Amino acid sequence: MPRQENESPRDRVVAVAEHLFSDRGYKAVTLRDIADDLGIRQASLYHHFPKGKEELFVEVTERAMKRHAVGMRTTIAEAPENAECQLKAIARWMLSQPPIDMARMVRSDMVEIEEAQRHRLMQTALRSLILPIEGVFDRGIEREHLKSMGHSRLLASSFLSIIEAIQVSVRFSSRRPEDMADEMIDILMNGLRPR
Amino acid sequence: MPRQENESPRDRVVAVAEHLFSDRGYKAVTLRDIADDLGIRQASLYHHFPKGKEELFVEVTERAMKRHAVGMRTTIAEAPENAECQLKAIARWMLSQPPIDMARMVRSDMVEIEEAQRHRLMQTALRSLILPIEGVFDRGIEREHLKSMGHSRLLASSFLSIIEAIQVSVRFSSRRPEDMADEMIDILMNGLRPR
DNA sequence: ATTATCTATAGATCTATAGATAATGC
DNA sequence: ATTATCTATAGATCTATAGATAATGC
Repeated sequence: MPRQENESPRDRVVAVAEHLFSDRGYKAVTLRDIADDLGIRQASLYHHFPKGKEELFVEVTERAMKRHAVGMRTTIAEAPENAECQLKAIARWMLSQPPIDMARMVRSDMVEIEEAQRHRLMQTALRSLILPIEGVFDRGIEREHLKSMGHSRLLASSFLSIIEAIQVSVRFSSRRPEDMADEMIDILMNGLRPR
Repeated sequence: MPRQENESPRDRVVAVAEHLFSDRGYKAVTLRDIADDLGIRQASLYHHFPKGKEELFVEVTERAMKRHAVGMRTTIAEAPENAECQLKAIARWMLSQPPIDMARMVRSDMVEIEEAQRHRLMQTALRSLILPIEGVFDRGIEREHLKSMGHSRLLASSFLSIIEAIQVSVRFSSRRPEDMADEMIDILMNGLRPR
C-alpha cells in the first residue's frame, strides 16, 4: 500500500482517541479502549506516543483546537457580516465536530495532566473557541448595536455550552440539532418576550 | 457525643463524595480520594456502602436530585409569578449547589453504572431539574405570551447548561456568579437586539 | 533500514473482602 | 450489642517498558 495516499497510522490513533476522549473524558478512557477500537494491542500505542496516555491526550486536544481555530475563522469569514448569521454558521461548524464539554475539560480532564501542558491547552482553547465567538458578539455590538454588558466572554462561553447541551439533547430528541441551534440563536437575538 | 444532633457518619461520606463526584466525575474519583478527605481508610467506606463505589455514587446522585426536586419547587413557589423572577431565583438556587455537568453525567458517569440504575437516575434528573424549569417557561408562554417554539425542554436544558458555564467561568472571572446569571437571563428574556 | 506491530511482564493503582479492634449507646 | 473504624490482602485493571517479529519502502 503506498503511503501518503490517506491517513498515517499515527493519525488514525489520534482520530480514534479523540472520539473516545471527547465522549467519556481523559480518565474514563483507557489505552486498552483506544487500542481495541483500532484493532491493535495496547502496548503498540507506545510506538506512536512514547510518553504514553498524557502525550496522546495532549496531541488530541491540540489538534482539535487547531482544527477549531481554522474552522472558526473560515466559518465566520464566509458568513454574512451579521451576528445572527455568523452564530448560526458557527453552530453548524461546532455540530459537525466531536463535542467539547468545557466544564469537564476544566474540572476533570485538565487536572490530570501536567501543570505546564494544562496552562498551554487552556490558552489554546480560549484562543481557538471562545475568542472567535466573542469577536462575533463584539462586532455585532459595534455594527448592529446589540446590547452590551461589557462582558461578551460570558456570552461566548454560554453559547458554547448551549451547543454542548444540544449535542446531549440529540440523544433524547428526534429533532435536527441544526434546528435546535437556530431556535436558541433566535431567542438569544430577539428574546423570549414578545416585541 | 449524643447522636441525632447533627450529621451521621454515613451522611458525611455522602456529602464528601458528592463534592468530589460533582467536581471530577465518577471514574476520576477513587474511593481512596473520598476516604482521604474524610480522614478514614478506604476499606472503611464499605461499612456504609457494602456494594461499593457504584452504590455510593447512586446514593449521592439520588440525594442530590431529591434536594433539587424540593429546592426547585420551593424556589419557584416563593418567587413572583413571573418567568424572569423565577429564572433568577432558580439560578440562585442552582449556584448554591454543587455543579451538575449534564453532558458529563450522560456521556461519562452514567455509562459506568448498571443499566437499571442508569435509567432510573436519568428519569429522576429529568423530573428534578429539567421539568421544573420547563414548567417555568411554559407558564411564561401561557401568561406572559413568551415566544414558544413548542419545545421548552431544549430551553430548559440550555438554561441549565448556562448555569453550568457560569460555575466554570467563576474560576477565571472576578464577577459574582449571580450577576452573570442575571445578565444571561436578561438576554434570554429581551434578546441582544435593541428594542 | 525503518516503521508498525506483537508478546510478556513489571509496577502502580483501584475495588473489594475478611476479620480484628475500638468507640458508642442501652 | 451495635456501629464505625482499622489492618492486611486478593484480584482486577491500567500504564508503561523491553525486546522480538513482521511489514514497508528504498
